[in-house]
Parts: sequence; structure tokens; C-alpha cells
Amino acid sequence: MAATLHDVARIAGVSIKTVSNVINDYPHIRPTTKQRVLDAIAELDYRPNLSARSLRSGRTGVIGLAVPELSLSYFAELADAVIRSAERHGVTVLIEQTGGDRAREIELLTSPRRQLTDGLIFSALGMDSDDSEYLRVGYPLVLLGERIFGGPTDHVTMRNVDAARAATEHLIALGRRRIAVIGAHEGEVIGSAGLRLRGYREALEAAGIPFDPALIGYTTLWHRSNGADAMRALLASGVEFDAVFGLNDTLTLGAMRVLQEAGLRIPKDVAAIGFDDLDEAQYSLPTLTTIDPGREEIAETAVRVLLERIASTDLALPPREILADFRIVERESTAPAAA
Amino acid sequence: MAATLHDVARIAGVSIKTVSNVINDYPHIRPTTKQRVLDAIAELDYRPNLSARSLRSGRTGVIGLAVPELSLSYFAELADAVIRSAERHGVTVLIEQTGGDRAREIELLTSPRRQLTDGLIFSALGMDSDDSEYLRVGYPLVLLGERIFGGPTDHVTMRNVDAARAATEHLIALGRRRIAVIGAHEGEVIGSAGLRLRGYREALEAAGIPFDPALIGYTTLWHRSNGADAMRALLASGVEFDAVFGLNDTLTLGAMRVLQEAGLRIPKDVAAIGFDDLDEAQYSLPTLTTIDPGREEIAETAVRVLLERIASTDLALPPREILADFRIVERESTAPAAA
DNA sequence: GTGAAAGCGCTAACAA
DNA sequence: TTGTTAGCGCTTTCAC
Repeated sequence: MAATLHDVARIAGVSIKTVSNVINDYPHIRPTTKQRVLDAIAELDYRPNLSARSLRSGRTGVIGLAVPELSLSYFAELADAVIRSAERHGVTVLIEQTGGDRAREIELLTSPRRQLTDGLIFSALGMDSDDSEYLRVGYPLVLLGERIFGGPTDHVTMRNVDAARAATEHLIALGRRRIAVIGAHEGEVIGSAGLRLRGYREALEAAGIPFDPALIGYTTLWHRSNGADAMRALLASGVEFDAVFGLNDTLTLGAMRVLQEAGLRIPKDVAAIGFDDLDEAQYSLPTLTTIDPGREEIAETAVRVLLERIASTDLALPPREILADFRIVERESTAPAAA
Repeated sequence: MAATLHDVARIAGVSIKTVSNVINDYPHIRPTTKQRVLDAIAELDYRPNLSARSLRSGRTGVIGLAVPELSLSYFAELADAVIRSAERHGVTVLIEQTGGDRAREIELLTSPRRQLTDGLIFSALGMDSDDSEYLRVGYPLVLLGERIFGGPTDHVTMRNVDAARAATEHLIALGRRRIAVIGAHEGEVIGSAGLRLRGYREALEAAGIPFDPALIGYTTLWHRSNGADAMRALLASGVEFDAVFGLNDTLTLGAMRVLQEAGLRIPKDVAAIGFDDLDEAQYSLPTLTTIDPGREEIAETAVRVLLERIASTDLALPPREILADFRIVERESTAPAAA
């Protein structure tokens, strides 16, 4: 049987309150008393019972992270960063997968499992701005992603429009004029796809290049196969293009595969740029120029902001919207030499 | 304030025991009583307090999953499968990253966090057979991986030797005789690298092909860049080869990138086979022939076995070793037409 | 600076 | 079939 506070108190010859004080680093304890307690703890290999602690204190020391799917590299790398960050802050992470399904996302927000965590970092994919009232939950919640803006919670996200605009401008600076897009979502205005497409259009407009709807490849999901399919459709349509902006790296890598199968050279015939800066983008053939959307910073900030909310007693603190910095990572797929 | 059992009991006009019985599906309750309780629960939107429940029952409804790193696709896809499987069984997963570091792995086994979980699925990478006594922990533990065999716990793993042998035989059947290996670990006997190298040697021997140490590319880690580096070293050494067996997919994809940079065609000049069947292997250029080591089955089995241990009162149940089935997934990188 | 004691919300042994 | 009651191990208020 595991040792309890009482056992430690008995061995140390003090009351349980004193032991509790030692464990919780309460400052005013006589050093000799403290040492006796510490010795007793060591002797018994005492460990606080976390269930009892959380029953009493209402805190679990665990935060939740909800993502669509870990097998999507972006979210795996995000989860990795969140876990590392949480570790530095001494808390543990419980991961939930939503499949990007709206109903499951909403359900998760009120699931009894939320009791296991002190707060939630929530990467929404299925919900949209109309659902933002569902975010008015009774616990600290930090929203990620670009589906909902101006909601009732803290929100950490990236500069989608600016970054997509910069990506497009990068291609334009290379002399490309017929820039295809892979991964657009029909009629979407916000959301990663909508915002990034807007950045693309802004860049075209600024450069005086007309927008050609024939250059836009639509997909429902952003898996690799969707990128490949969209590129196949684009090639089959016969539309001409000299560059492609994939709305994320996974899509872009799928599209590049199809381009090369069709005998087109990257970047000579078609330059390519992605979005996310996955680890993989460094090792594709050719290596992929992409946008680093500040994933590490997003993870770090989300954890910090969530823990602040958890620690804060001020419930009226207004929601914050925090944007991470992006940067273009230039690699072979847009190397100018081949332009 | 959240409703408690007492509130429900009061509203329903019964005792808390009756409410508890209803919640825990205790069979002998009069239907009318049950309905009254259910109505009260609905009225108050009552949810059981999980901390109190686990303090009392000693169960948390959470299982732990320890992996080296989520940003390694293999482990991301494994975690995905474990979470989905756990969900089907009604339990939640808490993920820990060890970085594959032996000290952190050992520490994790006795971390206070283990109290947050009813058991652990543990993918060891840094520990080895000499450390197997550390696995004698006081809670249900299912080991994954190939670092420790014959340990004191249940172990779910793959047929590394057989699968690697089959992979090598697949290349030999293509007429390849000079088969390079990428990702070997100096002096390792067990562990993924050691076992897979053994399967490779067995296949060579069976085919009467002499083993040539010059064909073995060593790496410390199995990231993509390690595969690229090892292949670069192999090419620089001037050794001739007509096929490559990458000990995992990530390594193989890195190596393929370098081969193609060097102007070699896959599979015409060099056939390539990997190990893991990552999602990515379907979309590389060329698509990658690989071994599906039964990852879904491993995840499913690990969760099932762990939950059995948690539910079982028989502590003397001997440890089981369970091997998943593998299969070769043939794709372009070993297409015979180009042989 | 330290101790005594209440009680967080639940489960389960025991009673009725 | 349902009720009473004793803790699970901890934090915390209030004394001393």
C-alpha cells in the first residue's frame, strides 16, 4: 500500500498539516522540522495522491489538446510542440482527436472528460463562426486555427492572409504569372483555405495580374492524395500555369508528385511553394519552399496563455487574439536559377 | 456550482446510493425509480465528478501512451491508432514523449504522473534488455517495440526478422544481388535495427549471396536526414549496389532523395524497399514498396491487452508476447518492369 | 510555526 | 430493492 500523508506525519512526528506545508513549499517552516519531514518522505517513498489532490483542490495538472488527427503531420508536429512546452511548465497533456468533425468537436467541449483537465487547447476544424457560442464553456479554453474569429475565448493563430500573400509575391518575384492554387475550398471566406486564397488574390491584384478561376484547384480535405488529385484535374483541364501555391505542404507534396510524373520539372517548368514548413519539406525532391507559420511559437503561446487563464482569478479578463510571426523558408522548389 | 449526487438524490427523492446505482448500471432497480433518477440527472445536468470517483475507486479511465517523439510519423500514426482504439473502449489517452532517452524512459515508469493513468502502453527506445527489471512496476504495463524481450510484462511487437527477410527476398527475387542497407546500428543485436539486419542476412545466406559489410549504411537516428546522410556516404564510398533496403520508411525516403539527386533512377538503377508503411509511402516519387508491420493490429492489441490487465484480478497471469502479422506492400520502387 | 478537524464527491460494505 | 454510513487522501480554515 502506498504511503499517505498520515504515514509521513507519524514517522516525522508532526501533524499532516506540516507535511502538507512542506510538500506545497509553504515558506514558514522551521528548517529542522522541514528536514524531518523530508527524511520521512524519502524513507517511505511517499508520493501525493493526485486524485485526492484534485478532488480537494479542483486542479488536475493536466491540460487537454484537441486536434483533428495526429496522422496529419501538421498536427503531430503541433502536438509535439505543445507537449514539450507543457512539460516545461510541469503539466501533462491529454490528447483528443476530433477527426475535424463538427459534431464531435462540439461534443468534446462539454464531454465529462473535460473534468480530467484544467483547460483545453482546441484546434477547431469543423466548427465555424456561427458556432462560436459553443466556446462559451465554464473552463479555460484557448482556441487555435482559423475557423472562428472574435469568439469568446483567447485565440492563438497565424497571419494566414499576410503569409499567403507573401508566398504568392515570392512566386511573382520569380517572374511567374500563371499561379495555380491547390486546396481551395468552394465558397469559404474564413478558414485556412479561405484566408490563404484571399492572400493569394491580394498579391495578384497588387501586381496587376488578373485572377483566373481556372487556376484554382479545389479539394475537400488536405491529405496528400487530395493534392495529387487536384493537380491531376488541373493538368487534365489543359489550363496553363508556371507556378503552384499549395495551401499546405502535404497538398503541395502530393501535387509535386503528379507534376513530376507528367514530366514537368520543378522549379523550371513549374515553381512550387507550400505552407506549414513540415520537417518533410526539407527532404522532398526538390526541397520545398514554404511558409513557416510560427508553429513553435503558437504552441508555446497557447500553453502559456492557457496556464495564465487557469491561474487567474479574474474571469472578466477580455479574450485576447494573438498572432504568430511567419517567415518564408526558401528552398529548391522556387530556386531562381531555373526560372 | 456543479450538481452532486446529493442534489440528484434530493430532487429525485431517493438516497444517493440509488443514484449511484443508476449511474453505474446496477441491475436491480425498479424502473420507475430509475426513471425518476434519470429525470433528476437530466434536470440538473448532473455529471459525476471524476476526481472523486477515481479517489474512491482507484481507477481513472485514462491510459498512458509513451512514445519517443510524435513528430516521427511512425509514432504519430501509432498514437492515432491507439487513441482511436482507446476511444472505442471508452478510455482516454495521455501521451508522454521520451525523446527515446533511456533516463527519461526509466523516470517515466515511476513518475507521479502514472497515478493519472490506470496503465501504460510503453514504446521503449532507449532502454534495453539489461533494463528489463525496471519494467517490474506496480501497475499494468504493455511494452511495445523490440528493445526488450522476455521481460516481466505483456509485449506486443512485430515480426522484425521475418519481415526484413521477406523484404530482402523481395529484392533478390527481382534479380538484385548488391543490396545496400540504410539505418543499421553498430553492434546492435536486438532492437529494430539489429533484428531487421538479421533478417537481411538470413535472406542473403539463404540465397547464397555473400554478406558485404561495405553495403551497410550506419546511422544513429532514424530521421529523414540520417537516411540522406547514409546514402551520401555510401555513394561517396564508391561501393556498387543495385538495391537498397531502408530499415524504415523515413530513412528510405531520405535515401531515395539522394539517389535521385545523384541521377540514379528508382527502381531501374536501384530498387528500394522500406519498412513501416507510412501514409507517405503511397505518395513519394516513386511510390515506396514497404513492409506493413501491422501497426493497426499492434495498437488495437496493446489497448485490449492493457485493459484486460487492468480489469483482471489475477496478478499471476504470466506475461504474454504477441506478434502482429506483416505484409509486403508492393509499389513502384520495386516494380519489376524496370529491372 | 504547528496542530485539529472539516469536507471535496464518490463508492461500497452493510443494513433494513 | 433501497438507505445509511464510513472512508478514499488531500487542502484549508481556524486555533493555539
